[in-house]
Amino acid sequence: MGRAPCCDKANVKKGPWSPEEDAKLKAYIEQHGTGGNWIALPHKIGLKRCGKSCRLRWLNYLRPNIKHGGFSEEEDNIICSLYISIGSRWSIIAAQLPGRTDNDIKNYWNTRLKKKLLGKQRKEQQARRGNSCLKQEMIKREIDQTTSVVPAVAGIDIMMNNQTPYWPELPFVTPPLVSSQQDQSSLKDLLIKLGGRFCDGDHHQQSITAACPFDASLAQSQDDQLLYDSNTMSLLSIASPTSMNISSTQLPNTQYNVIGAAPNMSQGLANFPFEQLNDQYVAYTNNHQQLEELERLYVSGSTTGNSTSADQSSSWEDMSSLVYSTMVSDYETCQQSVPQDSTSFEDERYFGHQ
DNA sequence: AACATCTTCAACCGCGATTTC
DNA sequence: AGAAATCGCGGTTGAAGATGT
Repeated sequence: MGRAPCCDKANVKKGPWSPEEDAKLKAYIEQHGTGGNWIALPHKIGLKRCGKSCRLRWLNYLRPNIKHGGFSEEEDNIICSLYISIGSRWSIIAAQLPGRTDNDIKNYWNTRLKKKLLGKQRKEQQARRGNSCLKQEMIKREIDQTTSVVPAVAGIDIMMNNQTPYWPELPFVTPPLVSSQQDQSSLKDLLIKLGGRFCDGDHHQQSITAACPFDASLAQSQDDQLLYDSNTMSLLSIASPTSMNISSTQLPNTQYNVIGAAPNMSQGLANFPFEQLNDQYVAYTNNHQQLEELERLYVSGSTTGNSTSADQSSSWEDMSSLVYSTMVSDYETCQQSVPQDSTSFEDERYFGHQ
């Protein structure tokens, strides 16, 4: 036995709403509110509609200050970043975009943003076709050829100074494991803090405090923050005196960004040297052992997550590989662009923790 | 102009969570 | 405590419009 239907399907109108129905519903709610009972509402105002349908119509269309279409680049970035970090939690994503509804964002993602992203990836792949090296090996080789400080491949995105990154410059992450109500509310609490805490993308020196955004245990402190960096389009960090603090800094020629971490990674990262530079923390290592450890942490951390649903995991695989290729691509770009005689990586201060 | 195919998005559906009785 | 009612969410559908042939 399934659950009882919420309304009498036979006597309920379906399909597009007429202007008259809209007017009735709008007028009633504006005057009386919803009364806390959507199921009873259509009967009160003489609408032959299901209560759920009324609710949806109000929330997605009639409610004041709703925006439709015309998504800005910044909104694109936010949606994209949040999707990669938290998955298809459209209501949470919508909460970060005033005037947008979860339905709108979901539609926008499914019909445009996703394609835009996949199109980027395809171009990337074509550009790299013919290259026989495995991605990881390629990174390592490049690293081996570099005598300078090695950007911590694990979770650190690299991009050239003054080069506008195409989005998403995002962490290679797995979906958050939100299995319990507590986790969910914790995640929500964190996300709520997102609003208004975006970094100013124009700042050359900007702090991105990063930790694993999905490790709820790291987010217990009241001082924890979530940040979105509109410049790098990377996001979602937790920062508190009790959490591990990692930040980004902009070195001459190259900007290193710590952009989040895979589950269980943050604690591992805490073992790696971070140097405070003004108000920034710079993560670095030129120790191959440490580098391998970072890579191992990163790879294992980002592949051991227990996906909560099969359908979600497949889309996450897509997105993860996408982000991964972006990272590789950025790294390659960086390696090609940085002059060989550049001393920026070799600056003594970046070698302090051998 | 006519038809086929693709894209968009409003609306529906089912299900888990929460609240009420 | 447990069943029923309701809410809220995310996935899916299908009509309508846009675009291609």
